[in-house]
Amino acid sequence: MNLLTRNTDYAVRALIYMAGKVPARVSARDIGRDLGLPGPFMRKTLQVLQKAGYLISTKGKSGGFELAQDTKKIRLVDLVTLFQGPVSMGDCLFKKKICSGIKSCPLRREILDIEALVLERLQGVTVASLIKG
Amino acid sequence: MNLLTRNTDYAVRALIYMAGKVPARVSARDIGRDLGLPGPFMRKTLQVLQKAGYLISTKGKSGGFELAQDTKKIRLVDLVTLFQGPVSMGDCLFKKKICSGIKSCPLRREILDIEALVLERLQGVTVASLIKG
DNA sequence: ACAAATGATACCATAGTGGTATCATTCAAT
DNA sequence: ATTGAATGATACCACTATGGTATCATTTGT
Ligand code: FES
Ligand code: FES
Repeated sequence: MNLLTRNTDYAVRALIYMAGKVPARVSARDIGRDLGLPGPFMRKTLQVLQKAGYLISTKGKSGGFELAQDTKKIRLVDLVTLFQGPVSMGDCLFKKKICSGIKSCPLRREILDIEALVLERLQGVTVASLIKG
Repeated sequence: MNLLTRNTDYAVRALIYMAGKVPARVSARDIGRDLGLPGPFMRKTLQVLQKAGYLISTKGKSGGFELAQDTKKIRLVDLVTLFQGPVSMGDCLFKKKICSGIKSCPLRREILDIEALVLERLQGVTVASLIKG
């Protein structure tokens, strides 16, 4: 059972890395090297972050990525959503209609409760709070 | 993101079904039919429950499965563990050593906190409580 | 011109999940 | 004794998600 995929984890680590970097602009290759992660995959991940507005990218020689937002505004829950889709712990149970015949099932309610707990927790975490912690 | 797999869900539903059944002994085929689930897969699931001691099985004609324990003693967390392995939300992060170089990482702590929350919640749920709820 | 970087895809390998099929064994009913 | 219905134990298959690589085009500083 995974709360975070590697994608999300790499993104968080890259963002933390970039937050403490001067000058701000870094290449995917460099981040990969410094964090010990596969460069090409790092790059794909950063491109997703760029499209989502978290990073600014610059092409060409001496190009790279830099933070586009205050790390206080980047919430963990949004990163999870970006890379893994909406946080819903009953995907296979409800969306795929396993329980279609059973209305107001107690197990369903139990799972939705837990989901709410997790969500609440994730919403309180930002990249900035991770750095500080 | 899935908290429960179908395996686990099927198991819970079968156990709830069996709790209200007289006579107690039921065949996998019958459970599958009544719950609208694939019979062979149901059977495989029940065999796991049997091996784990939750069910008693009887071979031969007019054989089948019946509950071996009080439903109050069957905890959801144990079923999840049985079918999906230990509840640990950082599987890919820690077991697979993504973060080997980073000690006392704040993200790790955050995830472990959430895991503890979920675990606590799951431990309070039994098959009996699901029926009552 | 050239090298270094991103943009955008396409591709591949692996593992997990959901599900079926088979064969052996047991046991009740006839 | 024979037969049918059930489990025990595996082996097998299909599908999907994930992690990761490769390619080609485009941009840009030197
Ligand atoms: S029966 Fe599966 S969640 Fe309700
Ligand atoms: S850097 Fe990934 S959990 Fe710590």
